[in-house]
Amino acid sequence: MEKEEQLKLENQICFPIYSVSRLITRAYKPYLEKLDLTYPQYLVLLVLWEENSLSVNKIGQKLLLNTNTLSPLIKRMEKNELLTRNRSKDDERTVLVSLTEKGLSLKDKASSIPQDLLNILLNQDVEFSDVILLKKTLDSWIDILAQDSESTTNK
Amino acid sequence: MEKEEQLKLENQICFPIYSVSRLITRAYKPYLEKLDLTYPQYLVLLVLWEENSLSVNKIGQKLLLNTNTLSPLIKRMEKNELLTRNRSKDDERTVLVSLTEKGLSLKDKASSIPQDLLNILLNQDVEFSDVILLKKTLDSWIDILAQDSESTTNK
DNA sequence: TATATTTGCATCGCACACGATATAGTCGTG
DNA sequence: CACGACTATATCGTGTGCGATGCAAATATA
Repeated sequence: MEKEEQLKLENQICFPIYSVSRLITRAYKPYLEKLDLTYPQYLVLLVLWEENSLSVNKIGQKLLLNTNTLSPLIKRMEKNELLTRNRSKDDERTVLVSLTEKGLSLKDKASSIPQDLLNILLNQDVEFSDVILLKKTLDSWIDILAQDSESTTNK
Repeated sequence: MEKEEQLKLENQICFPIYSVSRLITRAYKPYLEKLDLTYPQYLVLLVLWEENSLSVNKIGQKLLLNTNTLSPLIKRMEKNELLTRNRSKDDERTVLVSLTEKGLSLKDKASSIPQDLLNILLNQDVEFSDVILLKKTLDSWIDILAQDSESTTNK
């Protein structure tokens, strides 16, 4: 393909990913608003619902987010009484994040959200197999890109 | 799939899209820094390189961004002398955005970026056909999700 | 033509992302 | 034990995204 052609918006692979990401966050909004959550906050809860009491660092590893994003985010969630923050006794540098009753109780209310969102796509004739394939491709890209960006990140 | 299972991070489709989007922006950074551009600013230039002199509204339609995001972004670009903003004479409400010499000249310097980024993936054994397929799937999702969110947006 | 509605853009406030930097705690080595 | 290197978290500044709102110009409608 010509370089001229490659610069056209319609030929960029980066743009659809960027757009779909934002559109998905937008699609989540009405569901998450009912729980008084933002999308990144929901992601933190997803992680904690699987394993209560994780360090900020561990959460960051799972979500590929650095502490300069997570620290304020988690503090806002603490303010909303979704979780607690406690310095570890083993290592005073480590902050252990644990769910409160309230944070834990949201799990039930959120349990139907993934299916609801999936249905928006399936109702518009998207094949479930396409969703699976897409996820598989993206997961492999994460491995490549996360590894590639490790060196430049203040991890 | 059980609801319990669906709430696991590894089973979310939203998370890989969100992550890959951020990782791609991160991968662009070193290339765009050389041109003193951010990623969204680069997107605006992509649009203007195709068609100089567009209204803020038209740019927003192409990038799926609202004026509350675009207005300050475009003003920053004006400050960096990449473009000019002029009220249309036909319709005083409309602001026409046009490239400056400097903004136009960046096109050449940016021309190899898409291929450079693509190579990061291809060098890690990603098949080009997978890239094409992914783009095709995402493009169809954009149609679905953009339409779906039209009602809630302050367009 | 007067007025109500719509449209295009801008501003404000809040919540991310993230590079750069700071700080305190821990560890490794002499 | 001292001290330099490393680690975990936090803070700051800048630039998005976006809902809510404001405002002026254009358009529709009575």
